[in-house]
Amino acid sequence: MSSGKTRYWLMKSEPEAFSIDDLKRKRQEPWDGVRNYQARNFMRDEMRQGDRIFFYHSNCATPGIVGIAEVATDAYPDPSQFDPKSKYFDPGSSRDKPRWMLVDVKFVKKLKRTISLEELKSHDALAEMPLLRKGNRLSVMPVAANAWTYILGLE
DNA sequence: GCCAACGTTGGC
DNA sequence: GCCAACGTTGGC
Repeated sequence: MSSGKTRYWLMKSEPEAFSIDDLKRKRQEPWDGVRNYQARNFMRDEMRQGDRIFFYHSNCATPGIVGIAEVATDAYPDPSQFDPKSKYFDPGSSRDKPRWMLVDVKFVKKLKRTISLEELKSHDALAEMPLLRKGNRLSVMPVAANAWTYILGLE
């Protein structure tokens, strides 16, 4: 699984909490607050600097892909897990054995338009995307290279 | 705001 | 290790 090839990802964010415009303004941000082991494992074990990311807005009027970002760092411990004042504080974690890892994400561009979840669902070619699988709630997930190319073609 | 689908927790 | 209860996600 660790070839030198660029891989593709989709990362969800609620725009009220952190939107593609927020990332554009800040240029680069730690993707903190992920508290799901599968999502963590993708960041910790499989992401490489330079991997491309679809930035997805969830839990909003028109959920969908709104932009492109890039993995900017290797994985490192999510600082918010050590901060008792953070809502992401995890008393079960320690600096010696951090439970939660993250990567920094760098802004690349906004899409000209939102490619909505509804639109993605309408394409049979994308039916195998983890995003579209019933009941999937992962906030960080892989995107197959052919799906990445296909979706870019929709823009 | 509702609720289905999951993930996590904790009693046993 | 089972599983009910609970919490969260996220579309609608």
